Formats: sequence, C-alpha cells, structure tokens
Amino acid sequence: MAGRKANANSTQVAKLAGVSQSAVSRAFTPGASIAESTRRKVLQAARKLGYQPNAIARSLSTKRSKMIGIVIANVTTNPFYPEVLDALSRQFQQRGQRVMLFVVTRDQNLDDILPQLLEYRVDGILLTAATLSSAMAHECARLDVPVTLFNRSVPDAHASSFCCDNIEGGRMAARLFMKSGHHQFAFVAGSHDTSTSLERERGFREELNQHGFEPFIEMGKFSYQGAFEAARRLMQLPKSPDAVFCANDIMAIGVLDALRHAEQKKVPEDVSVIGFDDIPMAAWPSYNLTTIRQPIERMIDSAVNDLLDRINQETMYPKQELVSGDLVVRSSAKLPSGLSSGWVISTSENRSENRNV
Amino acid sequence: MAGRKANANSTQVAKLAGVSQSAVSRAFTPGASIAESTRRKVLQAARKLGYQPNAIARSLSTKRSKMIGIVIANVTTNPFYPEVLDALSRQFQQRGQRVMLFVVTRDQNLDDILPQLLEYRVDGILLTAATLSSAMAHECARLDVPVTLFNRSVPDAHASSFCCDNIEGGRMAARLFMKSGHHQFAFVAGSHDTSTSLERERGFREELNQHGFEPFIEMGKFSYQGAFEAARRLMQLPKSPDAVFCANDIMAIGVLDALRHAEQKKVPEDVSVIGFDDIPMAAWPSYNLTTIRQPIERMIDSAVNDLLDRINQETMYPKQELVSGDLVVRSSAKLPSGLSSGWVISTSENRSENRNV
DNA sequence: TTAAATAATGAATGCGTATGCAAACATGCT
DNA sequence: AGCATGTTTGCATACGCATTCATTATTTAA
Repeated sequence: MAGRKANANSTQVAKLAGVSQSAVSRAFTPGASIAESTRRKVLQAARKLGYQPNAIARSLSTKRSKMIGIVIANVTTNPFYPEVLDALSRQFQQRGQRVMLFVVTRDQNLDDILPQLLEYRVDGILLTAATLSSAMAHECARLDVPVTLFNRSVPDAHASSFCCDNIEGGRMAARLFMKSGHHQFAFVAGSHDTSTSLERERGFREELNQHGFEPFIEMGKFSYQGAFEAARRLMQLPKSPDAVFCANDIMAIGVLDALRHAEQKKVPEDVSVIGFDDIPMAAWPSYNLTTIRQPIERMIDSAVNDLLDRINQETMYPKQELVSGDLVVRSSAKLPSGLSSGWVISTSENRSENRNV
Repeated sequence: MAGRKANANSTQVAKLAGVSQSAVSRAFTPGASIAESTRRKVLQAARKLGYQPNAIARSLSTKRSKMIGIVIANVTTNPFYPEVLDALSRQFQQRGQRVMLFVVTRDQNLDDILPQLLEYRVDGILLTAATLSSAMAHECARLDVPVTLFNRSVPDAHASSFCCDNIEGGRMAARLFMKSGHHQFAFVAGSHDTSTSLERERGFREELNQHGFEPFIEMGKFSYQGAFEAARRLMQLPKSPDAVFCANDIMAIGVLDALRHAEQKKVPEDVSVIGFDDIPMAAWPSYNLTTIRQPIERMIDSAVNDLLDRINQETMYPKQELVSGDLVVRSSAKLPSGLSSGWVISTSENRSENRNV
C-alpha cells in the first residue's frame, strides 16, 4: 500500500455513471452482456475521469496476464537477432499480447531468468537463441505455461521448436562448393554446444563426406572477431582451404574481412565464402555474401501461432517444425556454370527464381 | 476466472507450514518482521508445494508493478539501438525491474502505444529514439509515471532527457575536416524531424560557417541504403564534396560503400568520411570509420539512475543531461598533421589519449 | 523479579477487476 | 392478459498478496 497517486477505478466510474461496478467492467469487456445505452453512459463517465482499466487487476482476476516472456541472446553480436526480436515483438503486439523482455548472454543461466518470468505469470514463453534445462522445462509444464524455442531444438523438452533446416542448409553449401570445383573445405563453427552450429556443420560435413572430402573445422565463437581470427588460422594451414562455410553471416563477414584485409586473398577468386542467415548486411556491396537465407517471417509466424494456440488450448501438444532455407547466390562464392548471381534457390519445392537480391 | 491450472498460493503454504497467510507473505518480504524459525518453516513448505509469490497480485497490492516500459525504434536499421536495448535491459534487470518492451517504427504514433503501457501500471517509461506528444506527457504526469527520453530531447515535456552533445559533436567533425585541409563539405542527414540529426547538422554547419564554409545537405533517411543513394547524388554535384559528415555510423558506412563501390572514389584520399555513434562495425577493418563516439554506458547509467530515482521519489524534477562525445580517429578521414589513427579525443576535459581503438 | 520495551504473530481488510447467480426487465406469442 | 424466451442488471464473491492493528511472546532494563 505504498504511496502513489491513485488512478480512478471502476467503482468511481460506476458511481458517476449511475450504474454498478459490474456494468463498468462489462462496458470494457468485448462481447459482454450490456445494453448499448449503458455502455455509452459508462464510457462517457470513464472519459470524464480519465479512467483506464487496470490490466494488473484484470490479470489477477482472469488468471491471464496477456504477457509473453521473450528471452533473447546475441542481440548485439548478431544482427539476425534484432531482426527476430523486431518481428516477434510486432507480431505479439498485433495479437494483443504484451512482451516482457529478457536480454541474456549466451552463457547466462536461464534457470535464474525463467522464474522471474513465471513470477509474473506470463501466458507463454518464447526462447530465442537459448536453451531450456529439463528442470525448467518441467517447471513450465507443471505451471502449464507453454514454451516455444526459436532457432534451438532440445530433443526431449515439452517445448515447441521452430528451426531452419540447418542440416539441409549445410548440405546446400557443400554442394555449391563442390559444383564450383573446390577441393579444400573449412567450416567456421559458432560454438560446440548450440544446435544451430552443430547441425550446420553436420550437414556440411556429411555432404562432403559422401564425395570423399573432409572439412577443416575452426572455432569462430559466433562473432565477427572470432571468425576473423579463425580465418587467419585457416590460412596458416599447409593446405589452406579455398572454400569456407560459416555457421552464420556475421562470422562469414569476419572471414571475408580477414581474407581481404589481413591475408591479401581475393574473394571468390582465391577463396569462396558462404554464410547462413541472410542478414541485411549480406546484401551490401562490400560483402555481397552468398548465404543460406532463414525465412524469418515464416518461422516467426509459425512460432507465434503455435504459442498462442497452445495458450488458448487450441493445440495441446508442442510441435517441432523445420523450415527449409534458401540458398541466396551472390558473389562471395565461385559460381558453377549455369548459375549466376542474384538467384535464390529453394530446395523445399525444388524451385529456383531470380529475386534480384 | 478462465481455466488455467491454479498454482499454489500463500494460503496453502500457510496451512502446510502451520502459520498464517501473513507469515508467508512476510517470509518473502525482505526486512519484514518475522522470526527466523518461522521463516524457515515457511520456506520449506513453499519448496514442497513449488510455491512462488505471484508478482501480479503483489503489484495490485503494493501499487508498484516493478516494470519499466521501454519503447525503442530503429532496432533493425541501426546497430546502435540493439546496443542501447541490451544495456538498458541489463541495467533494469540488475536493479530489480522487469522490462515491458515495445518495438516501434520511427513513424509510428506513440499515442497508441503509451496507453498500453499505462494500462499495466508500469512504474516508469523509457523512450529511445522516440518522442513524446505533449498530450501523452501530460497523461503520464497526471498518473505520476516518470518518463525519460534517451537520445531525444523535447523542449517542454515533463520528462528527463539524456543525450549526447550533438552540437559539439558536429563541431568536432567540422574542425577535423578543416584542419585536414578540406574545402567542400557535405552533411548526410537522417531526417528533418529528429533532434539528433538536426543538432548534429547545426553544430557542423555553425562551425563551418564561422570559417566561411557552407555544407551541402543530403537526406540519408537514417539508413544504409538511403545514405548510399545520398552519396551518389553528392558525387553528381559540380563541386562534389571532399568531406562528408553523416548523422550516424550506419549512414557513414552506406556512404563509404557508395564511394568505393559505385563511385570509384578512394577514402580518405579522395573523400573523407566521419560518422556518429561508434557502433562496433565502425572498428571493422573494412570501414575503419572515424566517428564521434556516444558514451553509451555512461548515458545509460545516468538515464536508468534518474528514472529509478524519480520512481522512488528521491528526485522530484526531471533532468536534462548532455553527455559529451569523443572523436575517435580511425582512417576514413584524412588526418591533420600531428594526429594519427587510433586516437580518441575528448573535448569535455580537453584530454586525448591513445586507446587503441 | 517485575515493569517496560520490543519482536512476532494472526485476523481482518483492501488493492481493482471479472463473473456466477438470481432478480428485473423487455419482447413475442397465444 | 398470461406465459415463455431472451436480455440486462446488480449483488456478492473470488483472485493472491500486503499491511494495519490489536494481541501475545520475548527480550531488556531496573
């Protein structure tokens, strides 16, 4: 009962309008049983008092906070995630949900964060670039709070998960490299404990293996700087690679810069580079990065729909969805004959089109 | 009273622990009057039931939501803002406040957004790269919700405001250009209705005017692409500029790319470029951008402190703070004799040091 | 040992809204 | 007019916690 100037409440509005408090509540509840005439009276009184329903009280009463907890990492290190956050936030906003945000570092323990969300009784939780301990997964399940993972998959967990088909993405990169006649391959990993990096590596390696190749692996720590240094190490190798696939675009850009500015290599003449994500920078003339595009909008639509459906009990079971990415051909990787820059190649339906990217 | 599995509440915990509900509340309230022995009993019972206090109910009771509303724009177009969001979110997090986030576009009307925050009775509001209508300013004042602007200033408004000294920043850029012997100047603006762009332009122009110069002005729309095109237009001019100051780094980078890749110009030999912000990309070897650094951390510390102080009634009046920026000398602008790349020049205390940036 | 001061406790109430229920009202039909 | 429907309305209560106030247990001072 600490001190803060009290706002008008429904009872005061009721008094002024000459109706009961229930009527006021009903006037602000879409679909409630109330005569149009009384609603008008109420709204007028409300306006006069500057009344606005108290969402906190409503939440307590309805047991629905209309808030979604979003946990996101890598916001400053990878431009892909601001993009994701922007889209997520807009979507929820538009669907009448507020967003309670937690920005975390990749190594931060979510087991300290989630309770803070649960304390506010968020209706659902969306985890981006973060994983869920099984303890927390159970806790959320117990409290009946649906959890959706974006861009991470956790095998068991009672959580939905929406990912790009990272394995196929890795394969696409490998195929493009091989078709262009490369022989020495490398993969710049993000970390050894995130599904995205591991899966992209796996697809890349498997496809190469099928043709008798084996890639070098270097650690790029999911950052520009880390990848920059990884590229320098790669170029020290006795048989230095002529085709480098990176676990994401920001690292691919780090590699490009290292090759050009620290190693005097020409891209793609000396070395081809492919990234993953298709962040806006990938299209900049300085980089012109060939990359695997994650269809952000589609993935986010699915993720948001799934979470809201589970909140509204329209769906009972979590879903694991894999969305296939598109190979966006620009000029950081040598082109096999028959392919020219500006093409987008989509495996899913085996269609390819020139989208002028 | 819609359907959601009920969580344990304080009454159930009280029953199990053999104490009153008040005791449970006290056990979870730091500094409350409760014997250590009973507190232990309560905590044990709570653990057994998986009880966690309901922050929504607490908010209703205490009239403090412990939530801060953050409104932020430009999250995807300018890497400066993810940086800001990250820092803000961490700070509030650390000081025990949750964050309710709204991502908006620059042209979106805040008058629709703020009521949604006020509905949840946020304890305070922080606006980033967004301005406040006077109607909304009054509404917040009426409800006694403090508002802080970050990187925007609104003359009248009952709001605090924390900005970099944009005018002085513009002057610094002008001085550096002039010392290096440039004669044709240009400013790439962000928009004509944001204080940041206007003030930077004003400082730049005023300093030039004092020495008899007048800059060309082009509109870069606060985006890479917009600035890219602005640069091309500038190069069409009969007396095309040899010194371009941009209202922010992302536009400076757009200008650099246009100069190098579309106009075959050398930077800084043919044209010098200076930006504003010092985003991480500015230090990348591809760009090596000379720029005015906004001291993000310091600005955010001040902004957060001010907002929390006003929430706790420790300060009654809004504050307008101007933090001075530092000129970070890299290699996108010609150096006057006596200055070498890697220097940071701070006007405030007239000190300069080599920070190896 | 006793009086006085302090700490710990529980009962009761309030925070602002939503909603089940029964009563009141309106409408259409015979 | 009389009855059956359907619509509005207000009353009372619940949501889960914090806090005041009066009461009781405990400590301290004398």
